[in-house]
Amino acid sequence: MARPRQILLTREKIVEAASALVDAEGLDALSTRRLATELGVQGPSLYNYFATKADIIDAVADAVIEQVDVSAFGRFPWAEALRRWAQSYRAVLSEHPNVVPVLAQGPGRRPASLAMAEAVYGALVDGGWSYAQATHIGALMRYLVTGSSLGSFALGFDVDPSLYEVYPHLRHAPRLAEHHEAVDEGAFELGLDLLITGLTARHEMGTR
Amino acid sequence: MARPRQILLTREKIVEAASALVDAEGLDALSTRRLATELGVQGPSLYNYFATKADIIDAVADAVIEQVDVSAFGRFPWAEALRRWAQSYRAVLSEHPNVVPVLAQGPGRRPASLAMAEAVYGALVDGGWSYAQATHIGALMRYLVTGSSLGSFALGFDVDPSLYEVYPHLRHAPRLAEHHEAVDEGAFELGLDLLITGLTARHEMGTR
DNA sequence: GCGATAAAACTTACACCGCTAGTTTAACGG
DNA sequence: CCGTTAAACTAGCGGTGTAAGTTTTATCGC
Repeated sequence: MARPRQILLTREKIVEAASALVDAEGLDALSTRRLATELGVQGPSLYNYFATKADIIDAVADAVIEQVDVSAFGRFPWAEALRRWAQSYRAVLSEHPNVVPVLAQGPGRRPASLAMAEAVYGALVDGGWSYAQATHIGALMRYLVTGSSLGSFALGFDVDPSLYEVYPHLRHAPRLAEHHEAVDEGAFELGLDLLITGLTARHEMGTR
Repeated sequence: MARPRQILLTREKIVEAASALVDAEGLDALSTRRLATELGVQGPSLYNYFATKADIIDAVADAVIEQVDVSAFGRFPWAEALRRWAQSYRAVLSEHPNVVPVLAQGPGRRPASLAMAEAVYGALVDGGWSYAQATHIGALMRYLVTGSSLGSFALGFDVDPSLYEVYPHLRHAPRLAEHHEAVDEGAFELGLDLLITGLTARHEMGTR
């Protein structure tokens, strides 16, 4: 086969298949050959649509960010909007935990990331924060959301029971996988509450 | 050569060389062959000391955590100790940004991580927090420290200037690399302040 | 309608990867 | 002194990302 009558690939199809593969089997399962097979194609054909594998992963990550709901920034005061945005942000990331490591690292140069940043900074500046402060607040939210979505706590805290003798407090650490997810969620809720409460207080005090 | 008169490798030497390599050239530069070359040895020889490459990386990560100063937990009230610990934690991670992705993901099953967790949970519980709350607070601190140490903001926010027309607020985002580091540091300081202030208030209110 | 051009798949191949297996040789314990 | 253990080796497997060149089809200007 060469130059089939019906085109087999599009960027969209590739991103879709890559997302499904990463969601189902993790980032490590995403190889160009494997992805191509999934699409009924040979490995190098992907390079007609993406320059590198990293570009494919970037596109997958951007597709995730696209799902985050930023509409609250138009409809609510900055604090409430921030809360709703963060909650949507985390909800989306939690549905694609295998993509979170990518989002936690690369700076978002892609369209969806830029659009999200624009919405956040815009709303905060409109709300009376300086650009510098808006940047800090946005970064903080990213730490909180990505950190609690990495699922690193959920990856298990299975410890050799003999260690409880030398580390007595760890005996009380949550052990079941379900509990670990609850830890990440609880920490996120606590952090979100503390941050927004604190920011609101500072905002009112005019210590800005 | 086979079974040299003088032993060439130890676990310590391997971890040391691996750390140096990762610090200098990043995680991707760490291959078993490359690391072995650096040690004047052939690739597979490493497997006499570590079962897998992942184990080597784990050891590198643990060596980083080992440097975090947890001594404040014995010497200060929980809030002040938490602040000092977080600052040391971040200072150490910032010196080894290429290792942070590893620390952000895997749960710390290794000795130094366990010891650190034990110190944190112990101090918080002694300070009057429940185990559940201590877990949340510890997780929160981890999000803050790892997030702000990833250097993802510092990786550059170089944006096509034409995009400033469609994303006007981004024009004001910091652009120089030095500024990006300052963003991460500023966000960390702000977050730490907000979290500890908020936690102290809750602690005093007895809403625990 | 036809020839040139561009495009979308292909095959082949390179350099590198983590890791296994089996081999050599030096050091150590009885 | 001899057998065992251990620390290096070499060879090689199956996999990776991707570059290069090939084939075939569709598209467009004349």
